[in-house]
Amino acid sequence: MTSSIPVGLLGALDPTSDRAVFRQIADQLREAIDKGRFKEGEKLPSEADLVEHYGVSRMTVRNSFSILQGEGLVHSEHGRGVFVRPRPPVRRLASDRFSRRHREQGKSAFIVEADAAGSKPEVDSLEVKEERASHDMSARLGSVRRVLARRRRYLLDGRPVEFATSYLPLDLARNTPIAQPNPGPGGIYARLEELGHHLDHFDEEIRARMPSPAEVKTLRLAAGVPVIHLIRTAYDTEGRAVEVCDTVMAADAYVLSYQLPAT
Amino acid sequence: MTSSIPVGLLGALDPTSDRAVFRQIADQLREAIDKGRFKEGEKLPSEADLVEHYGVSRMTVRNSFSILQGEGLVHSEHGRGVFVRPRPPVRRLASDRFSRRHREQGKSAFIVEADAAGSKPEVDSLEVKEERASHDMSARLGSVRRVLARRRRYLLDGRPVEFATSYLPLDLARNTPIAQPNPGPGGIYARLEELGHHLDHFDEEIRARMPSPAEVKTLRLAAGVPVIHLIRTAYDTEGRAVEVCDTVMAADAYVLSYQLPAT
DNA sequence: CAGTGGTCTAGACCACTGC
DNA sequence: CAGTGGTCTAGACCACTGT
Repeated sequence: MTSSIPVGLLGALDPTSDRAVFRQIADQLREAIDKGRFKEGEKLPSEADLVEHYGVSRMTVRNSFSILQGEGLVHSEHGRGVFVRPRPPVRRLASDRFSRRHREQGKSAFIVEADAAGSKPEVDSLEVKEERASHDMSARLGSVRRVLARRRRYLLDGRPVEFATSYLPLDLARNTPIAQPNPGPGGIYARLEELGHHLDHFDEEIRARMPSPAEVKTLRLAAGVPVIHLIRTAYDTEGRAVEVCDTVMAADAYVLSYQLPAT
Repeated sequence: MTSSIPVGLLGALDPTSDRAVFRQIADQLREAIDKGRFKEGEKLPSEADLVEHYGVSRMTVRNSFSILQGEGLVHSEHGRGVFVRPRPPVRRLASDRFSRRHREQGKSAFIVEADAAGSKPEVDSLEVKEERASHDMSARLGSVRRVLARRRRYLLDGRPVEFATSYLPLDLARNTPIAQPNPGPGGIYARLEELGHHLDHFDEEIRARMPSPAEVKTLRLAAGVPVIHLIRTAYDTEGRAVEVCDTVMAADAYVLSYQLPAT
């Protein structure tokens, strides 16, 4: 059987090059993807095809794929093939997403926004429980010992995109609607204000890193997809930290956007 | 020769487990690192050690290392060994970093801040040239055809941490100090204001992803380190976009921080 | 020099997919 | 069933590091 790779899509190796063979193959595949010769979702030549085309061993080809996988360019499906990873639709988080006017609706911001974007939103694995505050959380909340933790996972069209935990000082949240699985319209920020904790501002800290194995599982992350780790602290008008929300997001599903005054 | 791996640091494989051998080895190494049994910067057992300890082939061990490398937990040095990747000091970018008071100093914000943090700052590969605007840049700057591009790379203690390009409409920047390699105290934002473009606000868009091969080279990134891609647009009081700054940062070197009003 | 990781081969058997 | 990727072996030779 002759090679099933169309001529011109992939070139030949340069035996005089210092560059390792598997890197050269990865380079050629990457270039072909970048130039659109293999499109999103399209299947790449099989390992056997490439073994034949380049005259190398299978491990060499697999090494090339593993580079591209680490770059987040392709993903493999057992028994099916290796595919160009499609760019999923991204969720844009604007810096006014917690403004009061957004809280005046019955549904949560996540649901409203996803509906508007034509995606099917879901929230699952809701857990609300009292815990000992971690060292870091205690520092952020002002030497609090015990906290109410609200954990939930967000999905769009069946795909998990975000996992978030809110921590609130226990003395503030216990025996309030905040301790209910569903805190009601406007979410916990609306409830906090009703309880007299008028929100003044939020601090957000943003990091990016590769996910832990647990995060890979929870967010069903493909290889080569980092996470955005966002830690938001909400302060009331008296300067007290009333909530810390720790959020891990699939980086390929988000664009964060902020507006800064130029004063 | 008996194994050089201290007993207790690493366990045995579970032959009844469905989990692939190389994943089990990676799990054990990861756990040992997480628990501090191997500390930052410390050398892991050599491939040969692990081959002997687990009774597997070398490729199996290398597969384990490659998992940990993808997670950003370890890095290898040819001829020396595989090491636990140290967490480098991070640069904190606050959302008030462009406030006018920060512009009143003679040095750039980067230099001032790094000095304060006790790091040695450098700026290199400065390039200033006129270019055709990319499609995206043209849209951001309001249908501009040609731009002035200012490219530079930032280093801390010899390590590249950030690569940034500023784009300005050519009609605005040509024949001004902004087109000089060194635009003077306060940087180009101070010059823009002197030219009558009073800054009103900035928009920042944040993404995280794995780096391209070019970015790996420019930022000398280790395996398993994502980049933060920040696109900032500066608007003057007339609502005109006067600059777009496209920045790629080594994610392990940064924490971004924003303050949002709760209005 | 010995010890380390980097690259590569040529197989083997397995598990999953889709016809 | 054939075709695909997933795992694993047992070698080989090379390039780099440090003594």
